[in-house]
Amino acid sequence: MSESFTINRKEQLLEVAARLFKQRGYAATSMRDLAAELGIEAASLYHHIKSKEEILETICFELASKFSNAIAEVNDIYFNAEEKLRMAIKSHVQIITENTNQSAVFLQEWRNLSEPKLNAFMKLRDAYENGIRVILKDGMNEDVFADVDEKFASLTILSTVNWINEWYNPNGKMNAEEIAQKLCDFILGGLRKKLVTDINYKP
Amino acid sequence: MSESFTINRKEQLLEVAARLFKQRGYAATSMRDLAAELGIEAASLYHHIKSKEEILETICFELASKFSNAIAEVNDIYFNAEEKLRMAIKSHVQIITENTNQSAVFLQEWRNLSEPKLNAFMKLRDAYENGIRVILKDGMNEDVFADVDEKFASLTILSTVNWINEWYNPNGKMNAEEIAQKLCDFILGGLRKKLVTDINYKP
DNA sequence: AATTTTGTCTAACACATGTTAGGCTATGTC
DNA sequence: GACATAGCCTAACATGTGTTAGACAAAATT
Repeated sequence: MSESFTINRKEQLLEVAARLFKQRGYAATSMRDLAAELGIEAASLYHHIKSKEEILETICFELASKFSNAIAEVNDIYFNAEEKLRMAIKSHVQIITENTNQSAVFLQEWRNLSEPKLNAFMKLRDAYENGIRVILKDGMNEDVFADVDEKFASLTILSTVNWINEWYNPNGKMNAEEIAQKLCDFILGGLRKKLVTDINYKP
Repeated sequence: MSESFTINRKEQLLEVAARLFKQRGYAATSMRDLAAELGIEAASLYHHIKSKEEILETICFELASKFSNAIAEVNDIYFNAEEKLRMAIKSHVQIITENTNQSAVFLQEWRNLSEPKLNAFMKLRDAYENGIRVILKDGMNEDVFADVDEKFASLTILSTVNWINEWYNPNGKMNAEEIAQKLCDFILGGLRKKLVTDINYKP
């Protein structure tokens, strides 16, 4: 194929599959639906992929590795806990907004994986959550974060950053950067009105 | 039947269905799966229900009305915005923790509804979200809540309270009250360590 | 020019799907 | 005792499911 500007057909297949899986759900999307969307017959799909579940696996694990890389990078580059958290959130939001369909599959359809992939996937998720948890721990040691239950806090943070996938509109007025900014402010500052004497207030 | 202590079979059916829909997803749960779990044949289900989708509808709309009632009650009883928000969150957490299976269906499987029920459902969801939004608006007018984008904030709050369904364990150590308490603190206070000079600090 | 690769097709299989029709039996009601 | 109702059954149907086998044509490679 050498260098070609035509998108690899398999990638196109995965792209369309992610869109359909998001719209209709994995189980409710048939191979014939997918094929029709690509303008081919269902049997032709099997030239590119081994099985329906392989599609789901590919989508889920590709996104999982993006998340893994992102948090590893953040932990490498930054030292300050608040900065780490801000950048982790920013990366997270960026990945979601840049891969809306895949994200929906990653967040909701992974349950349809079967063993042993299911287990492997859950381990990756847990590892990621643990990455966030470590940042929180550091922040508490550094005395920049309030004393909270780390597990509870990490799950709550992840919930807010993941939920954007439910309402985010690529054509809306907020871009990834703005969303991340607002989310960080909310997570760090909370909703209640405060005097400007936060311990870390920077003018 | 007069008064009977045996659970209505239809209710039992709905209960089991909710559990299976949560575990395997609506589309991936067959009527034969459901029947087997009840110890009967698939055809026998149709003595109690009209169709598979009717089961989904019943579960979704029953929970929707619980949420609606809860927020209406909160708006009736309380006047202070912060108190309203706290109580709304508390009710919300209570409904989720008391109906874990139904909640999962309500939050994730509603997409499988078809028109016109789908539209009706989404309107109920929007109305609920709007209820939260009004509380936020009031709070900002009362100057107890920081000046935030209401839509953004309401969605973020809902995300955190809904996400508990992903990890909440009825046999875990935290009960609904404690979870609600922690969530409120997080949402109102945020993660960053603060001096005790919050404008509304109460010793 | 010969050959491999890539991408598609038709046809089909084995099985799962939601649902209907009609019959049987135990229980409760008049 | 007659009758209705509730709750289940077997049998079946029409359609949809993921997937395989094997053929054909265009494009790329040798």
